[in-house]
Amino acid sequence: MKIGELSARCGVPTKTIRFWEAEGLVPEPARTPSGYRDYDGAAADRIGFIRRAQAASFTLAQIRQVLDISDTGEPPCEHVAVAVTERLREVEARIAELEATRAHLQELAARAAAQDPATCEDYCSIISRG
Amino acid sequence: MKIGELSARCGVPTKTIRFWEAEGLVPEPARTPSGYRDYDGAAADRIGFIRRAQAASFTLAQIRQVLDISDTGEPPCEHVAVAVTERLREVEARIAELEATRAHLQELAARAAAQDPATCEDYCSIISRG
DNA sequence: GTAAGCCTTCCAGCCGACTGGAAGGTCAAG
DNA sequence: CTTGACCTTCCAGTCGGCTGGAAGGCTTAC
Repeated sequence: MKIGELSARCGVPTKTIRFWEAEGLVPEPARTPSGYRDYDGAAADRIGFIRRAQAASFTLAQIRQVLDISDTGEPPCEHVAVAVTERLREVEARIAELEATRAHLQELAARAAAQDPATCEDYCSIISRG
Repeated sequence: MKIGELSARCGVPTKTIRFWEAEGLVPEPARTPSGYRDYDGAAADRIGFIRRAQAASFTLAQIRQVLDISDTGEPPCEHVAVAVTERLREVEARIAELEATRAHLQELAARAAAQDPATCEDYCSIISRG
């Protein structure tokens, strides 16, 4: 399977597949005599794994770590379990931050609703009173 | 007031103040005969405004827009009110995404807890079945 | 006079994950 | 034989918001 077919099958641009290869996430495939990349079915599985891990908000560096461990033949699940817990904590922290931001914006929106634009002071009294 | 004093007063690095000036967020201040930036009190207000707007999750581009309008003498509040609403929608969308991610990770964590590492398949069955 | 600690400019790099484009090789159809 | 779709490599750029460093000038205290 050439890169275009793999790309179509996985829904991942060829550029991205080559990028992941350069980054060490996808192994270098066999080549046809003319130098084209020639993939087997395992490549599609691996790309699917990467996409699922990205969907779970893992960075490429974290995914590479898991793949590297799994490539040694060791079961990476324990490592993955730890990583999942870590990511969960990060995501929860980010949600908490954004909820604070949301509350802040809601307050600003309330001020804006209660405000006569003509009384605008400084740069903008909606934000200025911070 | 020289840039170091303004920096100390506002808690913003001198590098950042110069960067904001280059980006058009802070006007070019007067200069001392020796070429040092010489700020007045308004600069501190403006920097405070930028920090508060950043805290409300506005990008520098959005902040610049508001400042540009306010610099023309027009009250920017209506514009700001629109921007606040937009940002609120963006933040809520991002929270929704992250909550989906959190649910996903919680499911992965549950799988991990129920899993014998020895039965790891493919890359990692915690994620692979995703 | 000299040392410390400001200040100036400009250019480069960082993070993450691509994406665009140039310049060229290969292959199948008409 | 040519067209066009595919493939190759490599380098540069994108986004946002800084941050680091070099090379030099200014100010103040001792």
